[in-house]
Amino acid sequence: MRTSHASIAAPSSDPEGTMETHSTPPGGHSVRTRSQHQRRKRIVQAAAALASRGGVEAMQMRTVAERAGVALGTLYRYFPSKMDLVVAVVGEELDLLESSIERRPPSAATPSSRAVDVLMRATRGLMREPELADALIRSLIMAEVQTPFGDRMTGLLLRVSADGLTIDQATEEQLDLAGSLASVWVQELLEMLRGRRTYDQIQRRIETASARLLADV
Amino acid sequence: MRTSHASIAAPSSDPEGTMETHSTPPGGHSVRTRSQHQRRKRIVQAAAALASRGGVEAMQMRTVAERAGVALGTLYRYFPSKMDLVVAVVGEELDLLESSIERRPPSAATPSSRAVDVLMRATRGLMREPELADALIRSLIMAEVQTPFGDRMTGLLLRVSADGLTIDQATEEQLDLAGSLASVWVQELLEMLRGRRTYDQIQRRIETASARLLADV
DNA sequence: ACAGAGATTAGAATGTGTTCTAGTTTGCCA
DNA sequence: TGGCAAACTAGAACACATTCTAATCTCTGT
Repeated sequence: MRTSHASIAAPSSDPEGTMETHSTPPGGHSVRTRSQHQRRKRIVQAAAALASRGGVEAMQMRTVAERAGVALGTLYRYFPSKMDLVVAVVGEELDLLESSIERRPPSAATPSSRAVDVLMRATRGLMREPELADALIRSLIMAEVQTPFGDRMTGLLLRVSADGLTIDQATEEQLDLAGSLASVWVQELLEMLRGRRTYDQIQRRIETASARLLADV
Repeated sequence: MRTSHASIAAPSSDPEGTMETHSTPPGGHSVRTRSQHQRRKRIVQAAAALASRGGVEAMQMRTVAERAGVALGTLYRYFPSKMDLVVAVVGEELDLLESSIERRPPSAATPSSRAVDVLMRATRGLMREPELADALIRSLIMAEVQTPFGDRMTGLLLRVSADGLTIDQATEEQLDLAGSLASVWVQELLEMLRGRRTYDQIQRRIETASARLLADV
């Protein structure tokens, strides 16, 4: 069977977290009991484990439910769609990157090279689990939700390149430039996962783009 | 039903058209009889028509087959997966853009603004059929194949900004820069389709990026 | 301790991409 | 003209995301 039956669709949006429905949605930003938290965590872990072996395809909802020890219905109560689950997995990855950056902030001299540092660090992190990375990035690009890889990475880039600048403080132009660099990175990563770029090529390209885009940020 | 059942998977690769299987694959680069050509065209048209109303979701393989007046099996003989069909539809769109550019080449003075011209022209073209655009771009980003929106657009940008330069003649750096600009554009387009950017924002962002990236190409 | 609300479960059902089967039609060539 | 290979067709079959159902469990307030 050469085929991929896997489906990637948009996650159930509700862009602004409005619309708190009748019942208590365990995934929502409402209070979560310890056991709910545990359950949610188990699910995400099971999902990540499956995805890192075999990508999204291996991460079948039935299988995830099974591995996490919950019923399919429960899985769907926590994550209304497969995309939502993928997004959650990505969140974890990004948390990892951010804490890595806190522990060991990029120390290069220019804004541009600090940005390169962050992006290449993220790249290496993702390369460790290529299947997972592939699944996550593809899925996220598709997602209707706030795309962590776009927005959070833009924020990170601003922070390291303009020394602590936050998204709210940045000028339009700074946002544009950091955002553009993030776009380039995402696309390059995708190309790498497709086998159409080597790590070195990515690095060169990121460096070139960063040097131009963040020259004077 | 708020859900999207639609599947977007990778198109059946065979990246270099190698592996000419036993039978004559109508999709391949082999000779095509007139009737096969007609049939293929009818299929792509039917697919595009469906996608422009309702996106990929509306473009169901059964429906496409029906509208094109072929059996489901035949559809799958021409396009081994839904992705392949989507890619074919995109090809048509890009042909359109390229011929538009031939008819009326961008006349701005600087390489950077000629590039902006091309990108914004493409943007407007895609905006005319947002559903179709959404379907196409999302799908293409996922595709394992040579991504038309990346590579062909990069080629186009080089051509207009460095006056007739082709991909083969370009230096690595030129390729990097034009490629990065194409990446930015693709991502911006996606954001627009998600409703997170206006046309004006895109234009500003493209202009900013282009000015930096293509300043001296 | 008990009632009621919400959470959970097992499993059936549905929808759509993809594959498979068996038979029919078409085009070509000896 | 007869026959064969490839193309085509209708439709069944299969896989997996998602939804639905009915029953059971768990907690919380009284």
